[in-house]
Amino acid sequence: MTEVLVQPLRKRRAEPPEVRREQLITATITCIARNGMSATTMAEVTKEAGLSQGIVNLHFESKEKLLIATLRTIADEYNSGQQKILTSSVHTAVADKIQALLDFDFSPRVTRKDKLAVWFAFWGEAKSRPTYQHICSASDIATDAAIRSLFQQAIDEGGYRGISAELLAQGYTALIDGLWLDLLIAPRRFTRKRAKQIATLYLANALPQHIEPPGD
Amino acid sequence: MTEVLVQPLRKRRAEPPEVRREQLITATITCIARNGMSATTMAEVTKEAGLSQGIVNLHFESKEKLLIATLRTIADEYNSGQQKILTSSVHTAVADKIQALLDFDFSPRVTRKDKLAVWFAFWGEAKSRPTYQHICSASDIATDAAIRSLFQQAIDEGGYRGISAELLAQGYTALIDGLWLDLLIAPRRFTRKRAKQIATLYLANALPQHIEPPGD
DNA sequence: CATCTCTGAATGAACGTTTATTCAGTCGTT
DNA sequence: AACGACTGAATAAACGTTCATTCAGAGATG
Repeated sequence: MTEVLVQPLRKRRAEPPEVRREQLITATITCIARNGMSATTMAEVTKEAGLSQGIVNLHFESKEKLLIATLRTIADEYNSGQQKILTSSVHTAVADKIQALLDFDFSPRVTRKDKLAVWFAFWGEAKSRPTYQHICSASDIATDAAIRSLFQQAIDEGGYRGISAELLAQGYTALIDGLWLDLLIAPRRFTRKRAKQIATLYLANALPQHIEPPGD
Repeated sequence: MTEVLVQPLRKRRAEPPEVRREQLITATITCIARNGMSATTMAEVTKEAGLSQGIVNLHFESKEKLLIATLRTIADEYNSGQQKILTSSVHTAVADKIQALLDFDFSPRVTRKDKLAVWFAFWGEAKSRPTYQHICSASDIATDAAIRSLFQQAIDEGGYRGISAELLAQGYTALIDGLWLDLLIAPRRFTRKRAKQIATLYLANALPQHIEPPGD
């Protein structure tokens, strides 16, 4: 019988390591978002994943390595999404790319509460954990460099005076981080739409020919 | 003899509770900055303070309450420093107050690495700890409200069109938070001077008659 | 001034709980 | 039957908290 049965499984079943790793990373994100970093235990994560206690050590060797893999996953996900926009040939016009960048940075996918919570949980620990710091910092560098070159194109096109693409890009990145923080801390006062308006205003002030000031 | 002897003490000595609390909060800040929140233990904190294990429970009842007191101390310190500037009658001109605000937000006192590390450590945990969230959020609300009214004055004075004081203030607050994050995560690439230039540029674009664009 | 008594701040060993990690055994798959 | 992914009870280390004990200093006494 060569037929392959794909059935709803109630019992444990061997899966490729890649699937298990992804499963555990997803569970880790959920736990960090729900309980915070310092209350995220192996027991919680494995229970969330519906697997047994020992499985993290089987697939990741240690808790520390699971956390690093989780951070790397989130960082890669964001960076690749951003790179996709910046290197895309669909949005050929510079203004379109900038708009697409704004849309991306405030898309539901990126601003999901659990993802934001994980970002800030790691940032909070980064000072004392060189590995976290390297991953976060590397992510920021990549982001900065790509955005800087895009803004430089806009500055050249628009003939804007007295504006440095580097300052503008670093400011944009910082503003995004700060707005994400507000979305996480004060979701009542602060909406995605409002955050996007603020970021749009920032760019409209600097690059008036490329970005229009936000409406209501 | 009414003379009070202040001598270098090698042995334990009773101190007013207030002094002990301050001592323990200072030690907590040091530990969080050095080891991160999830590696900050009672043993570490009391050792850093040069006191015995049980003393935190004597003065704060629990670890949780020590952490909350620490967060509250940092938040109050920032808010009172800011309020002092905004309500001061020394800088009567609006432009001067805005400049003083910028100076304050990037003063060595406020941007000290250990203080920033503590801010972000708590922000990282805030999502899952309502008490932290309330303190952080209350701090942000106070900040926002005060800055908004200052910016409104500037907008009225300058007759700036199409700019909302609320958006500008929320943007400023978010930008500051984001710049602090960069100062913490990437101190190599990012200096206080650079961060201040970026914030100055943000305000100069919005309130050109009040704030001049940054030089080099 | 010297001495005794009392107070409570401070100590640190001990306790029970929680934690990450291990590994002998289980069971689905081939 | 053999393999190996997976399990979960067991383990030792680490943690926050407790509390009997200690001792510096204040006030009382002579």
